[in-house]
Amino acid sequence: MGRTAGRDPEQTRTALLDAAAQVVRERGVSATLDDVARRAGVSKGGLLYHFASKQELLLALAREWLERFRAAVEAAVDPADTEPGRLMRAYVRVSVHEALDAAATRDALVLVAHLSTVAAVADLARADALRWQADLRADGLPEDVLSLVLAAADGVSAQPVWGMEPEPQELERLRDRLLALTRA
Amino acid sequence: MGRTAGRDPEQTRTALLDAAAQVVRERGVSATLDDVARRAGVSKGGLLYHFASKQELLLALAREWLERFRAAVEAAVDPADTEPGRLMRAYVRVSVHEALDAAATRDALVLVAHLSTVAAVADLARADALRWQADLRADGLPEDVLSLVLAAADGVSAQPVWGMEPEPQELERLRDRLLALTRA
DNA sequence: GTCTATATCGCGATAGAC
DNA sequence: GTCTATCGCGATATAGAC
Repeated sequence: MGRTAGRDPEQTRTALLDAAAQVVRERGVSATLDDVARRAGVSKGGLLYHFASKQELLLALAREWLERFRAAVEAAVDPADTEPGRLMRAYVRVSVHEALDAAATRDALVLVAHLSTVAAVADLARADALRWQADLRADGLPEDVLSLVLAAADGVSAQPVWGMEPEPQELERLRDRLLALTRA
Repeated sequence: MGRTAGRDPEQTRTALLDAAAQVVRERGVSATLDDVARRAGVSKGGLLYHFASKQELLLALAREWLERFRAAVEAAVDPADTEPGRLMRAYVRVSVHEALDAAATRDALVLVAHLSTVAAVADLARADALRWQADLRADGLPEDVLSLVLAAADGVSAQPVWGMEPEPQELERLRDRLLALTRA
């Protein structure tokens, strides 16, 4: 395979984004490019080859997580489920699943909250939120069920941001209750 | 009044905290001491007389807002209401009220989210969240109602963090529905 | 494609005048 | 109690070798 000794560019980019996710979660967006680069096993100069500026790095990171969440929800839609609210149910399942998972994904929203500090990222997040609102509205649920269930799902994702971490069992009960509400 | 020409120290402190709240909401915690000072009509040196470091300023700011929210909820408890869930109902009312208010208070949580970027503030917020959990648990609601209503109330407060801003009418309907749930 | 310099700048914090 | 001046650090970003 030619003479490329190290990682290919794709791998490096991914490694940098993963490292950035970790570091930003720990230290916020004031985390240093040097920290990110080192954790990815790359030099600062190397990082700046792949992402021309810090803002570009943070934007790419935000995009990645927003897309990841959307993909997870789309994958969680039950193909056998043809009732109104099928997208909302997938949204609930993913939100609670992520809130449950003690590993990296649980902190997705902590990351987005940190990233939203950056104006350009906040714009991106707002556009994404609008798209969710439109998609969920097209999902066929009555308005008041939609806003209740959506608020609760978002609340579950958001609570860890300010340090509140509900018990797993509690979360599972809440999820089931939310799913039931979409079918009432 | 002696010879003190300008504001008294209390006023200056308050002006600085107000300025800091604005600036941090706009620019995140990477906002500059100089910005904060200028907006309060004080020099950077003046600021640092009142708050020995940037961290102290941010901590004071976080404390102020957490206390303000708690005081608002306590004030919103209906004295005539002696049923279980009276604290939760006040919490819901204040959360939705703040989400409705287009003025400064609406952004309280955006501010806290930004501030939570700072480790010392995150600790403070976590302690506060634990206290809320304890207080609300003592409020007499069934566990599953509590977690549903709390998640929804928190979701309403949190949604603006990532740019989602529901319609006022929608919020009022949601509030009424949440209040009803605590009485079912 | 990645690394090692290095330029440059802006910030937090201090010292001391007023 | 507040201001001015300044120090010193650490950060982003660039230039150019390898």
